Amino acid sequence: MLKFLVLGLLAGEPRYGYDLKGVFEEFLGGMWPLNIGQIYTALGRLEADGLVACQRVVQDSAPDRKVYALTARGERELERWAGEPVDGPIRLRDDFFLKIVVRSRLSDGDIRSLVTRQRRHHLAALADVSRLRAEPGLDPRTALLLDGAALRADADLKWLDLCEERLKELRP
Amino acid sequence: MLKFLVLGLLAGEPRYGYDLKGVFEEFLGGMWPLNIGQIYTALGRLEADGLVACQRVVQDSAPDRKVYALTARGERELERWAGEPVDGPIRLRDDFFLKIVVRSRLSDGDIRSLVTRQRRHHLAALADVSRLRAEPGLDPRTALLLDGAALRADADLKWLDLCEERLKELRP
DNA sequence: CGACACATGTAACACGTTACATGATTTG
DNA sequence: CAAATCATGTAACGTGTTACATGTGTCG
Repeated sequence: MLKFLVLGLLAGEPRYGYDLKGVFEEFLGGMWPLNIGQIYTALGRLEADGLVACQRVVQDSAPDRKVYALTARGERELERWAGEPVDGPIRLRDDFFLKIVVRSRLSDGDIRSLVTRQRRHHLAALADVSRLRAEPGLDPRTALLLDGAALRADADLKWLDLCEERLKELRP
Repeated sequence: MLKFLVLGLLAGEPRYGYDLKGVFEEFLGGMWPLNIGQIYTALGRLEADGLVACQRVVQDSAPDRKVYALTARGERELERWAGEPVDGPIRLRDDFFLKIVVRSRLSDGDIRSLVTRQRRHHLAALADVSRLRAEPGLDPRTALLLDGAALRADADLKWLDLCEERLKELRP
């Protein structure tokens, strides 16, 4: 996945690792915490797979850069991936769902507090999203992403309400 | 994650691997395709970490079973995990978002068809969820899960609409 | 001088996932 | 007898993730 994100960011304009970090942060600003090392491991693996190729750019008065670009195979692969809809069932394999449902099996009935805290967390995250969203000069794609995040957050908050209701019914 | 699901299913009643498979399927019915091997690898890793312990149960006229139960540490670990809210920003690290946004960077403008196909996929998934949801004798927790999946699917469908609108604005 | 941004990487671990191997028992 | 179900497992791969190592240039 990160793999394809990197491929996507490389599409069109070749970049070096550290540069990708900048683009990445601007693009997803904090919504996906990332260790810079990950970019280099991803690039290394992509290179090993022949999806990108690098060229060393020597600079006087600055450390060398290794500039990566998509290969033909890389382009095809990106095209293929980006053209297929996400398949498979709606992901229930998600910490968010799993935790609360597993918790509801743990007899001690302390779910309500988890639901409450989780709601607080989600509201905070939603606030973050709104703050980012309000920033001027936002890339329209980033804006789309953030709107998506907000829609999901709304859905998850609704679900938390549902959880509370249901649990009240089960153990009044 | 699968790790904690297994831990959660083991809570209270000890079970053997193949049994877990059954519980798992009943509990998440198809919403999380799972290879039986994964359960054994998960159990093995949990045992190595000292979170579960197994006991061989010899049976006449049937293959032996290895029955796993939580250890004290396993219980603590499960309790801890299940009691903490999911942290971190709302997940933009999701194929669903990433694909469409990356696709929108790929200049050829063929996003509309992806959006359309993705919507079809989602509607189909939603139909699956409804079908499962309508089944009689459903575990209330499973029902909750499915309702969550439906809420997310709704959100994602709204987002697809948004994508279409925005793209129309960008390239009319 | 010290802190910080620039720049690159490696080793190792954790985990999901698949493909494969093995064998007993039940049922058509 | 053959097929399905019951039952257990291993080797290996792909990937996310972290922690660590290393060095240069710039600015206060």
